[in-house]
This record gives sequence, structure tokens and C-alpha cells, in this order.
Amino acid sequence: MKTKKMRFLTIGQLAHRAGVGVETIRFYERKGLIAEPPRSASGYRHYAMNAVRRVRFVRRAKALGFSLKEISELLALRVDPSSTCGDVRQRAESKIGEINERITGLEEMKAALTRLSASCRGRGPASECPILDELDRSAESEH
Amino acid sequence: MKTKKMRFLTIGQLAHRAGVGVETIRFYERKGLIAEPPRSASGYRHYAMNAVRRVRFVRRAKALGFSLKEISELLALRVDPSSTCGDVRQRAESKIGEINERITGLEEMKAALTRLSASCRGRGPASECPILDELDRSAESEH
DNA sequence: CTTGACTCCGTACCTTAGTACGGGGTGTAT
DNA sequence: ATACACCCCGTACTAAGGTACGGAGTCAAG
Repeated sequence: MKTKKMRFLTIGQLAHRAGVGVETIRFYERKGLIAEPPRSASGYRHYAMNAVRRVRFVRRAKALGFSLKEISELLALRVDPSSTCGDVRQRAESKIGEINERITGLEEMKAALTRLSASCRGRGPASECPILDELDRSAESEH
Repeated sequence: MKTKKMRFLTIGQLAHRAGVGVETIRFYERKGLIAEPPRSASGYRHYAMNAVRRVRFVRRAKALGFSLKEISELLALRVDPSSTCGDVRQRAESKIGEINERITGLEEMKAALTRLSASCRGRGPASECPILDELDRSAESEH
């Protein structure tokens, strides 16, 4: 347990500060989400302090529903001088659209399940359950 | 292309009628979602007509948000004489709860993204985009 | 100078729900 | 009798996002 104040972070320290596992850092590096840091003579990764921000960026973007692939595109936009703020906003908006679609799908599932659930008084053997019956009984939607 | 009226279905016919691929049928069999059918002398699967219903049951339950594992539990309930209709309904209701949680999570993402998106007027280089800035700038929620 | 924690690397494994592949046998229409 | 569609099986691969493993090297403290 070394806690000497250093100008850089080891991979374990970075992982800890960013709230992820060490393996996750190396995984993100392989995916190109964080840059390969300089190495010590013995090959240890030495991260600058702001690497924490970078990892947290990834985590926050993920929490907003972006995939790692999309996150690396977002990061590429930032670096590319020909890309604009509008490009970024466009991505945010299309992600909102995606989320809306997913919500709609879930609402539909929920409505169907609610209807099914209401059809069942909860008495009697499962073999006669109207829920299972209806799943079984043939089939509007498909084919 | 044989369309002679038979009392059974080949795997391809079953797949076609159920609206899935042949490989999916074999996959469901491996997963225990559909029973292993009798075989012809040469090893071909011979499905009873009601196998179509079974496959469609799986597809419909999946469309309602159940995983294949959960679907096999549902199917097990139906066969188990000690299980009741209430057990089935309970599963439906806890799935509704799960869906509600997912919706809530998506609503939160959406709200956060909407706020971010509004902070960006869409002008200027991506490197100065307030959306990226905020993703970058440190960090309430984690750690 | 040894112990224990940490790091390196490559590779394999996990989950979910399939899809694809390759080499072989079968069924049937022409 | 031969073409062609269909079926068999086991295995590997896909996507996403990591997690785990094993053997080796390294670092700092006691």
C-alpha cells in the first residue's frame, strides 16, 4: 500500500479513482477509448491525473445510453477540428430518439402484460392459467 | 419441395410455420424450451402439429420481455401440478415491475440528455461543445 | 531480503440469443 | 439416376462489455 504523492497514477490507482476495475481500464485502452499512457522502465503504465476524467467521461456517456463504439465516436469528434458542436448535439438528439423508441417498446410490453395479468384471478392450477393459455393460443401478430 | 399432407412436420416446416429459422428450433431444443421430438429411421425430427404453438409461445413470451430462461420457468410451471395460476401471475407482475424500472432508467437518461442537448447551440467546434464539456467536467454521481 | 501487493501479458471465459459453417447423409421430383 | 433441397451434427462465431486466470516480473516496507 503505497500512498506517496506522485505526479502520475498507476493503473490500479486510476481504476480506483474512476470507480472501475483494473481490467476495465485495460479493456478501454484496447478499444481505443483511452490513450496508451507512457510506461515506466519496467513497463508499468503511468497515467496523468486527467486520465481519471477521461475514464469518467466514458462511464457517464455509457450511463446516458451510449455504447462504447458511440463513445469513441464522440471522443473522435472532439479531436477532429472539422467537426462542430452541432455534430455532437445531433448525436445526443438521435440518442434521445433511440431512447424514446425503447421506451415505447417497453410501454407496449407493459400494456400487454398488464392485460394478461388482469385476466388471471390467481386461482387454480397453473396448467389452466389464462395467462399461459393466451400465450399458447394462436397468434395474431406473427407470421 | 414436398408439400404432401403429412401428420407431422419436419424441422424446416415447423420453423417456417413458427416464423423462425431452423437453427433457432434446434437452439430452443438444446435449451429445453421445446421437447426433443421423435426421429425418423434416418434421424430426422418429426414434430407434432402442436409444436408450432409451443414455438410461438416462446416467441410471444419473448416479445413480452421474458428471457429464454424465464420462459422455460413459465413452461415448467404449467407442467408442475403443485404450481398455481397465482405463481404465473406473480411472474407477470414482477416482469411488469422490471419493465417499469427500465422505463424509469430510460426516462432519466432522456432527461439528462435533453438537458445536455439544450445547453448546446450547435455552433462552434466540437472541441468546445458544452455537451462534451459537461461529460468531461467532473462528476457528481460516481465515486 | 523476503513478503505481499501490485503490475505485466495473452488468452479464455461469461451472458443472451441466436447465426454460420462444413462435411456428410437423405428424400424426392424429373 | 441425378440434381437439388433438405436434414444431421458439432463447433465456432457474432454483438457488447467486460471478468477471470495463470505465470512472471516489480515495488516498497519491515
